[in-house]
Amino acid sequence: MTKPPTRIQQRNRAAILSAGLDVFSQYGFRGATLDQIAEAAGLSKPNLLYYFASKEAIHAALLERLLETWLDPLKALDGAGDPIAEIMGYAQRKLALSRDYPRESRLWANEILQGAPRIEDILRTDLKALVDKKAQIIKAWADDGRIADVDPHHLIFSIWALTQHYADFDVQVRAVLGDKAPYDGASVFLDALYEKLLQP
Amino acid sequence: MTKPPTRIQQRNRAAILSAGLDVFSQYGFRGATLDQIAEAAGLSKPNLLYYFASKEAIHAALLERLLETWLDPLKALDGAGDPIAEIMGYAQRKLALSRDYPRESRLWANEILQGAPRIEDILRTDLKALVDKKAQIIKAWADDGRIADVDPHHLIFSIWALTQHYADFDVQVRAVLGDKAPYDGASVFLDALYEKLLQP
DNA sequence: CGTTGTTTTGACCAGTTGGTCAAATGCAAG
DNA sequence: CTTGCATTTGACCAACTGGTCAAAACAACG
Repeated sequence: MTKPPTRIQQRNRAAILSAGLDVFSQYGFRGATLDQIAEAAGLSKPNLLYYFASKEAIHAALLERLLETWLDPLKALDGAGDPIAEIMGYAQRKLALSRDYPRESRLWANEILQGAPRIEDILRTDLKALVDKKAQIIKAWADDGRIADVDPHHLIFSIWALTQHYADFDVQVRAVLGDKAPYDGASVFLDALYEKLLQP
Repeated sequence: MTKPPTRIQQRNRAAILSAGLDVFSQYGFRGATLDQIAEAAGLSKPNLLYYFASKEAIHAALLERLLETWLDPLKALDGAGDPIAEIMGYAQRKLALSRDYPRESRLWANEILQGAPRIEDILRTDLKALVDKKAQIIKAWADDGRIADVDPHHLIFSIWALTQHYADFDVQVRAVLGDKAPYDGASVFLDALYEKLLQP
């Protein structure tokens, strides 16, 4: 039987994961170094490796944690709800995720950019299955004339693209916007966009 | 006066830039190695460095070339044209760029993800100025009631996000779509989206 | 052909990388 | 306060990193 983690273990594992998230999300797996992560976590490198077996292990732990939270908002899209409100709600939830968890968004982006070597299987199976299921719901809404007839897959892609852009391209968005805060305007824009797009 | 490049120089410099684009666009600056680039270019590492002074120099040459072509489509947005056609045309041009130059799109994405250390100045000056100028045109159209009243900056962001998504997240898009080709559906979807969004 | 400039290469280097290990330190329960 | 386990560390390693250099191979032109 596995022993319960001590307080020190909890604290240090959490510090490592947070530091790893910082570094991996900015530099990608290859570009990140254990020394960077160790420094960010306030630990020595051998001490890092006391808590995680390898660089891979830290990265894997982060990806696993990410997968859970990342797909949840889509899972919550409810076929029994009001179509337009459901889709707009999903977009807003995803936007909030970008605002509140930008590092996670960038970790995902980096992983996909590098060809998703570690999660391609999951994309092809779990993610595809989930998206296909929700796409069917959306298609049914369109067939019933409750929303406009748009390609459900590309509709979902559009929500991902539009919301993650604000996290992944944060520095560009802020450079262009100057002082203005991005997320309020983005939220308003998204609402208007999907309202008009989906009106039957 | 500088001598004209020999045929060998042209060929090898081109091979190096193409190889560098492959590697940098996938792994980012830090994650890319000269050995990788040399191998992809079919040259030895010292031979690489005969043509480019350093890793930085290859990357800088790529970024410079990218900046030109990357901002062109937006520059072509014409205040004298038909508003909705102009904006839809820009979106389509940008989508074609994603389709035809996905490596360039990913190079850009990687650079921004890593905090844009090498181009932040340009974002703050050139890019911001260009976007502000075009945003004014769009705002004028909205003020004249020729298009719906949407935030011009977020409208431009939406075009960037929606089009670049297909290049940057290519592997995810294809994993979810299965066999279906992404770009035809994307093109139709974009047209419908901006048509409906912008209708006054 | 020989000479001159261009291109390519093998050997090398110092710094960094992910990772190991034995020994030292800290700590909590009896 | 001691015993046993959890934690931390310094020293170390082999592989890889970006980069250098002198010498070799090649190309071109008279």
